Amino acid sequence: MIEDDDRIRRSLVLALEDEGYAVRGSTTAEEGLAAHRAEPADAVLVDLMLPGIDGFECVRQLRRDGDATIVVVSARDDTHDIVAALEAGADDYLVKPVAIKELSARLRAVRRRNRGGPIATGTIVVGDLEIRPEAGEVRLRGELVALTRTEFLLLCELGQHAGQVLSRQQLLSRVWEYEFGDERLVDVHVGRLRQKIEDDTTAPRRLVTVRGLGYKLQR
Amino acid sequence: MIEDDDRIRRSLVLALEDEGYAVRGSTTAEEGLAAHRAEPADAVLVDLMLPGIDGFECVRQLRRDGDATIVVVSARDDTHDIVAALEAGADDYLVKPVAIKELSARLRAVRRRNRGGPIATGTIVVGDLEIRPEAGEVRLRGELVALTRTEFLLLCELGQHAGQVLSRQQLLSRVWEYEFGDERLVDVHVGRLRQKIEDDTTAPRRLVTVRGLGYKLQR
DNA sequence: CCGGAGCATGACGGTTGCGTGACGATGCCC
DNA sequence: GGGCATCGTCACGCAACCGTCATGCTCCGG
Repeated sequence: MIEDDDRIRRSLVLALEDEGYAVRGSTTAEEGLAAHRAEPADAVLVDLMLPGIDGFECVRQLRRDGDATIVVVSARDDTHDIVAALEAGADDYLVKPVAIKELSARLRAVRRRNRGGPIATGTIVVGDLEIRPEAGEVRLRGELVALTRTEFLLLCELGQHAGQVLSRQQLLSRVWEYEFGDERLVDVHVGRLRQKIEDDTTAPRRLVTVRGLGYKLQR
Repeated sequence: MIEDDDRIRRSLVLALEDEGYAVRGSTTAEEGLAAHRAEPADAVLVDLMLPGIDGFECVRQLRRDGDATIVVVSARDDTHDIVAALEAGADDYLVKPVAIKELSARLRAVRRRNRGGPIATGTIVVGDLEIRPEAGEVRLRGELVALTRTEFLLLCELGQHAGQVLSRQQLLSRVWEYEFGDERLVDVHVGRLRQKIEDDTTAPRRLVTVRGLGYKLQR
């Protein structure tokens, strides 16, 4: 929980702990982001009005770096703020004062959607593959693998959803930000990626193709 | 959208259409559920106070039958109602009067989580069968079963409605998106599926045919 | 016991989906 | 400006898959 008002933060932390959550508190976005990076939380509660980096920017960074659930808790009830926060990547938005039961229920609702989903981490470990999105490096059995930018982004996207099938469409839109385009493009880059991270290209163990559906990175 | 007040419903439908959504309106839960069953929507907006089946029950049924996004839009702002609706399976809850921009932003936020197709979330367990739509894999007694795309989609559809009979017509329209076609096609694929998930093809235990009605996946 | 409707199954051609190697365009560094 | 790395497009070939058909079986009512 990132909230600069001591009284509010303490009471919310206590109340959430009563509800069965394990909570860490931070007073600034910088502090909260660092804490989250060090040990990623399942969900992050963010106040909008913060000293330094403000809530919107904080949400944006959280969304860019991981897949944690993001819930904004703010005193501002202006539609414009709500829309902006959701657009920035927040999963839900509550107006203070919040009923703890509602907060808890909304957290559960939003995380239910997310179940089976990706675990937010600074470094994604999939078998003997380590992906460090921050550092921009990938290690296979501890050894650095030289990837191109596109290959790297592709692998990150697959890694963030390890175990899930991603369609070419999804990959195109998330890695290339093409809303439509030639799906064969994905094939080609998957092929190139395989040459670097698979031992036997003809029998992929890590980057598997699911015929008719797409590709997935094996957990 | 299920909303009994004509004025509110019409204005919301128009506003959402302006935002780029395709919307169908119903005035009762029964009507809305039937419409959704006939042609499932990506998301369902539900009012709480409805004649006949009320909003809570409606949410519960929607959640049980499918994976559509469910957003409750109600005049009631009581924490108890909000918690109850979310617990029943709603993904979000807005208090009337709603700002259309906020509704639209919340819809997008909630659907962002699981964009990318007709594949439902979660893992369906039916006896010793595990179906993981997201991972595109099926396990029988823990062991992976190699299915083709069509077999997989078919099994997902049956799994989502485990225990209930689905007619060939329904399967054709949901799996193949054929509104009419040769019903024998379903038979063939059911047969192929059986060869992979049944121990004794001549005496199916899991994928049962209900003579004259269709097929069902035994719970 | 018989006939018909409903269902199962095996075989077969056409199609689709995927992997790969080659090629030109582009941008970057020296 | 030349050399290099990377990117996107294309065409080709193989294998898997799909849908159709024909045949034969099973269940049920008369």
